Amino acid sequence: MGLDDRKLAVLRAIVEDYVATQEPVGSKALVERHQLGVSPATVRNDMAVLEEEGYIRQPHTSAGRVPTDRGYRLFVDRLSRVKPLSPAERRAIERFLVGAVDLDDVVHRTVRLLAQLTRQVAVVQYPSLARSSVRHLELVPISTTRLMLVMIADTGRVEQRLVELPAPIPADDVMDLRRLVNDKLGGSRLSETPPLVQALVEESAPHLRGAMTTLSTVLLETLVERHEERIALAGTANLTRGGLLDFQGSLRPILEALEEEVVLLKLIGEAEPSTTRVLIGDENEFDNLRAASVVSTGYGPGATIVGGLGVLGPTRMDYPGTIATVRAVARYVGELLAQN
Amino acid sequence: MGLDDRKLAVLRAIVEDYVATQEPVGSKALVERHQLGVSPATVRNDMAVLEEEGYIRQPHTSAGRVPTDRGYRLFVDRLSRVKPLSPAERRAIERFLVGAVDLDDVVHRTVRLLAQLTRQVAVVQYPSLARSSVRHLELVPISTTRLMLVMIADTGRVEQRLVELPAPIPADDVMDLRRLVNDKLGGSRLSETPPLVQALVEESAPHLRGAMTTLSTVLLETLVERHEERIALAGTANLTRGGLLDFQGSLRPILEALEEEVVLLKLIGEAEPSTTRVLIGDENEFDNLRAASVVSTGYGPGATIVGGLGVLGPTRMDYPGTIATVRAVARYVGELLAQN
DNA sequence: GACTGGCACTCGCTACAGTCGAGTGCCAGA
DNA sequence: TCTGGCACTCGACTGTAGCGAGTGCCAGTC
Repeated sequence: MGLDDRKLAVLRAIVEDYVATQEPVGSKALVERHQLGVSPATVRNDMAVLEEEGYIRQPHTSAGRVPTDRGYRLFVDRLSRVKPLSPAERRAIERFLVGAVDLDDVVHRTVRLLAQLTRQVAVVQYPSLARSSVRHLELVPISTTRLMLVMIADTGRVEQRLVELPAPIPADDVMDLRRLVNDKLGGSRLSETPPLVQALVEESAPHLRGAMTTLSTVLLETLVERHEERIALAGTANLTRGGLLDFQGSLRPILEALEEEVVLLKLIGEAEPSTTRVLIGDENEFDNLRAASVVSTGYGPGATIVGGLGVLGPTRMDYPGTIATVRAVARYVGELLAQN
Repeated sequence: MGLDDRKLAVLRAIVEDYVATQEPVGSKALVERHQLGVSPATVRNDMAVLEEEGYIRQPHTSAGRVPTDRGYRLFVDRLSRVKPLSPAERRAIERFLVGAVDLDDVVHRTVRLLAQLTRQVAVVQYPSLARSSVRHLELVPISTTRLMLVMIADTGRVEQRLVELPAPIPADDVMDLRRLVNDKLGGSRLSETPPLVQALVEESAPHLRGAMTTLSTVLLETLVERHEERIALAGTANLTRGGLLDFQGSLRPILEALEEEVVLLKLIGEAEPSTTRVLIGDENEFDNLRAASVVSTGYGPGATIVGGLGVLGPTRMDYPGTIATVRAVARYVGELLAQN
């Protein structure tokens, strides 16, 4: 039952060769390319065991072996060491990220960088509002019954919503409202605002009550409760790399999944501190993505995490390299955010 | 040389059949499916002429005919009538667009709607800042040397930039700055602001001069000059419709083009009033898109145009239907914007 | 002069048979 | 426990043949 060291070495060799060549690998080629110190026949025996255990499989009887999802999993967990980045990559990251003026800018540069370095589809979640604090709330009168609510978060995110007031409101009252919401909510985490917003309505002066009520509704509904996550995507053209071999011939399901914000958030938005999450093939809960793997991690200034980022590619991907890149980029982005 | 009515009818029939079946159409099938009133042999003669003139071609000697880009062009220009929308489509549009709370919301709903109705890739440009007026400029202090500049345009767009000041600035001065920029720039079109911004610096009091200078730089550089266009995309999964027949087997170039904001802007951002632009195949200036067609138009409240929208699909597309849908959606969006 | 029916021809598609070779599983022997 | 040898499997490739959709051309008809 147990896999001895040599069997593991064989598995590692199979994964590495298959990732490199994209072709089923046979016993003879294996001993030629790796110093396993044994003959093809021995390797064949090991392969038979590995296949029985579900780590590799044969596409057809007279072909070489291909890793299964389970095989990749074992490889990632026990057989691979994270590749250090090349100096060139390191430089690319730095060059790409300095000069970003803006949160939008940072996110866009990051996602393109990730796509370029990993040659896969990159996904970056904007800093989550739920994990941000309110830095400032601004109310700009659009008309007598309309306000533009602009929220600036400490992560640099800026969100705006139109507020339709139940009745016209004088300019002085707008100023009062602005002062009130800033006094009460400024500095607090968005996830903790609901009771504060509630209190805000109850404590506000009668003539402000109506406006404050709708304002609070907008605040709660649109900013806090849901839908407030944003996501940037890049590198979809990389899906066509490797011809039609990856993704079992159809990009359809993948492209569909990438259009669903909810799916993407699930993939990269559930990061835990200092972990890199790797989802391989059918470990994925979305059927559309059973032919793909996702490498993701969280990022944020210092030790806190404000969002997730990652890449999606074929199960046949260079895990060590990808993991290293994703981590490095996340770290750089975190440093960048910390400077603000 | 001239094409008589029957030859045009033959071309129309070929286009319609090919769009519907995606298979080269032969003379016999043609007379069976359309009431042309002549025999296959006659149709063949007409086809020979059409081929000589470059409107159709044979994929291989013993196959039926397929329209060329030039053939589609003739079809669109002279042979097709814009299909009226079905009531169901009309309803879908209305249902989709009511309830949008936000410019972001409007744009996102629109792009998804377009993708869904046309079953193609949809592109929507946010209202162009160059065609917007300043409604309000807000300056929010982030630290003593940093301001967040928030600009709200009359089209509903909200843009923000971080302004790094050369020296710390007291709160009172921020208020002065805010008043100054709003007085000077409020209501003016963004394309006309540069001289105003210039004047602003020259006229400002000495103690504000430094801050105003950097502020004006940011204003000019990032908001007016360039890069300020935003774009939303949806329906890329539709590219896989029709198997690998469309786009000559490779989605690669298309996906690459769709990642380039500049390209997309060129495609849909140069709308002229009340025109629907159709670019067919190699009429497109981007090599990557020679296998695709683009249908686009401008939209805006009333008669003015503030942005463009459109769809991209295979040259083999239902032009009449697509044109009708694009126009209808643009009109609805315009009405929606006019309400604000 | 325009249209039509007929006919020979082209050529991609499919099916089928045969060959090749990479790769396997198994077994006897070291 | 490993190794060399051997028979076997089966996909990939090649060549051949038949089919049929579709064409171009031509002589005949209205």
